[in-house]
Amino acid sequence: MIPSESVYCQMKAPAPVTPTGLKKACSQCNLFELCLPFGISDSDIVRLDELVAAQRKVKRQQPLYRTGDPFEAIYAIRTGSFKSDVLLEDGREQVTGFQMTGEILGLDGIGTGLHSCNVIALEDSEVCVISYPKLEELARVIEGLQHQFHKVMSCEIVRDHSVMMLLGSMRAEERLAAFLLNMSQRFTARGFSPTEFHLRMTREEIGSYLGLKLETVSRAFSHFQEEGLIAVQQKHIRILDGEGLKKLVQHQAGTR
Amino acid sequence: MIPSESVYCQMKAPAPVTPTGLKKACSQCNLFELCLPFGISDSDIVRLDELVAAQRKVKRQQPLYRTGDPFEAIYAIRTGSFKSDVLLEDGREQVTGFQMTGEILGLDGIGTGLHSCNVIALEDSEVCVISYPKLEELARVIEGLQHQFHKVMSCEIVRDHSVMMLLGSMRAEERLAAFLLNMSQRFTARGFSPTEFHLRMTREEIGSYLGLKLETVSRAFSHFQEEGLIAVQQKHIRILDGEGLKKLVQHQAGTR
DNA sequence: TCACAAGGTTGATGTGAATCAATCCCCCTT
DNA sequence: AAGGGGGATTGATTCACATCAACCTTGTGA
Repeated sequence: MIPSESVYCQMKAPAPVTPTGLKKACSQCNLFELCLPFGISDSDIVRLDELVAAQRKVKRQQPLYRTGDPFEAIYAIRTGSFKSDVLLEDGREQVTGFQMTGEILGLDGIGTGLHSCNVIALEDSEVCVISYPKLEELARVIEGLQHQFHKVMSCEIVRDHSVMMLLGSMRAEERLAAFLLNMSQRFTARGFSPTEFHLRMTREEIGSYLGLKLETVSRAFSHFQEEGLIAVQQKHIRILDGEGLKKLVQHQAGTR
Repeated sequence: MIPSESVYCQMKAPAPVTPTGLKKACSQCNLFELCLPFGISDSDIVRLDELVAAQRKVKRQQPLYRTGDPFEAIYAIRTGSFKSDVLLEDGREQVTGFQMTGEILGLDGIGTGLHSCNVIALEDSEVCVISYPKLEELARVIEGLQHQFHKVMSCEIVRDHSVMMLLGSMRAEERLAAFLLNMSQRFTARGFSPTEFHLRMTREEIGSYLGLKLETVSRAFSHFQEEGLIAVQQKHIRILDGEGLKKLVQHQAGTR
């Protein structure tokens, strides 16, 4: 049984993010509890600093990488957010995920040596570039890094299974409710309000992710608002009745 | 762009499986090209034999593990096949995958230490039990094992993304066509006929995997048969026009 | 300040797949 | 060989979401 909010798997307790500035090293990074270095001992963590080959800025709407690009590194999000998607030859797009600070991008490339999806910045963003050969090397010696990396990949698999459940077995409003609860949980983990946040993606992108058309997403938002579950104003969301949303996810009031 | 058949990511050339019998060790196993030891040098491969703590038989319909079970090991399928699924509290089931010989099970457990899905044998089957702590340990020393393990996890992520595409963006007959092509490809990789095979799962399980009802699956099979694309007799499938199926996946004859 | 464009909302209508329901078929057991 | 049961097929009907279309809102740049 998976609770609705577990679409992304959480490995840590919430950690408020103090916006102290732009330290470069993992050992100084306020995101480390959400990121790859989590669980690594203090004595080892300084050795991680050599892991981050560079930081890279990606402008809104620009790709971090594209399908077919050679795989060389994975990326940890420092600031901003991204979407990943897969395209079919006839132009159909499937958004496979939205990623926030501390999350790891690029894992799709390891298997074949080529990236198998596109990753696009939803806003001006910055990532840490983690050389994959270097990561493999360090994972062999640093206690915990190997394990944490495996955890990150495993969590991605579990997350993907939850999305399959969502796409394969839930109706439109259940999907959107699960999506909102998931976003809420992830904002919370980053020290933001659980009940009030700003969505970085369009209705169309949400729809693509949830296997719905943008009109359906819009209607579901409106309906939730009528029911007093949320307050929507464009991309700004306020959750008024989180429990109500949770009930919606689980059985849609006993229907079906 | 992903071709339809890449729902499972293939890391190797087809390898005919000679049914020589039940050697226990990886170094002797005829599946190794499909499995975790792939890509590991001859000198190292004998060291893998200590990896497999035990073999375990699982009877048809019996679970290999269930949601919530503590994670201790991953499993490589020696004989038989499995399905994995996720259950919602109201009883809805989503099949997240079907697994065949050489494929790895249990990766969902690493992240949280608990398994997050059920894995059920579709027929009497046998798996190699790979102790996870042992795997981590050996991955640190054996050139290639670490990398191959990462590849396996990455391929699982890529596969999951293809399923999302399927569930989120394709119509019923496209989904079934993609499913059949994928099965065909995987049977081929195991030395079986690309055009004629026996499905181990029910229409309902196929439907759950594809986000469809069993009646819809049945109708789609019948329709493919009318169109001369396949010949179906219960679980026995013969592909008559693979190209036709591929065209179906990509644009449903230009529709939409 | 205005105008435009992109994104979002809302309504009317169409349709693909779900649902409900009635057999049918095959395999398994006795 | 007969009986039973799970799985599969097929048909009639319903319904959730897609599609088509009009309009609104907000942010942006001249």
